[in-house]
Amino acid sequence: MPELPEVEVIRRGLKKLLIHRTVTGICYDNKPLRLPVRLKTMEQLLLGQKIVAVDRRAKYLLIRFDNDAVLILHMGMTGKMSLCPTESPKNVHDHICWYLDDKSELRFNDIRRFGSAQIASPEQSGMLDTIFFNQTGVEPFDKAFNADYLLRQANGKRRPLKNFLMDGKIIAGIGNIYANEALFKAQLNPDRPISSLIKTEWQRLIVGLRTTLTHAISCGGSTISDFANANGTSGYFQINFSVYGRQGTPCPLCQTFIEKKKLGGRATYFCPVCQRR
DNA sequence: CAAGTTACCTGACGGC
DNA sequence: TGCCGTCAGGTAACTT
Repeated sequence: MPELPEVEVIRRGLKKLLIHRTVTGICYDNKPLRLPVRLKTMEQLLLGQKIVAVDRRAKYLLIRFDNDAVLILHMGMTGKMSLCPTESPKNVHDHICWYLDDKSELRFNDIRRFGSAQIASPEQSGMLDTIFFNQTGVEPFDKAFNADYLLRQANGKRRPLKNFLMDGKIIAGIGNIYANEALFKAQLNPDRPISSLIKTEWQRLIVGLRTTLTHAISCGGSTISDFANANGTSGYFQINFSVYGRQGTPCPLCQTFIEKKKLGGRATYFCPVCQRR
């Protein structure tokens, strides 16, 4: 489900509801997630602790506590976070539950279990950039995300532009939907070998990507099957898709039919005219 | 070493 | 109706 815009929407929604809440209990159904869930450690570090911040890095949600511990959550493909009243019936794929002091529960639901829930100790939390996010690329809205950085990263490499854009070690938070949409916005061919892009094209890509992400966040993210934010409402950016999932329909700019092909194992949608190169 | 493929898991959908 | 293959918003460990 969630790429950067969806995680950011969830973050903003949860932040208001979670700040100042204290964890009173944790429940885990023991189904394996992508990474082992260390329930004991989580209980030792979080019980009785108050939430002081809700942040985001790449597609990770970071819930910070007043003892400096950090809960690091990833939604994988189908993960959802929701806040509901205690006693409300458990849903089929609710895996972890954090009980809060106002009789509400933060729940992690994930059909495919590609998500994860990790815990950083107070000692680790000051060094997350070096011990946890040392392989994570730059944030698209950070000033370090600029044409010189991209030129340097692409230097001498011939891989397709879209794969590069989705590489989390280079750029944080971009998945299949927004890679497709940003390339259309920047009018660049998904197949372009990255070493062939000149500085002005990288600048176009940066603007296209930031414009696309900003618009998506303001729409509350994209709801493909059942993405829901903290309030249980849906995003509506999907009605603004220019190319994603639109093969065979007219390009919004030139009316040429949008094409679909596979690139790096992922569905790739583009206008053969507007994105000729 | 760069880049492509596979595995992890559930569920929806289309074809037969 | 139901069985089978394919596909889906992600990531990392593989192989080539």
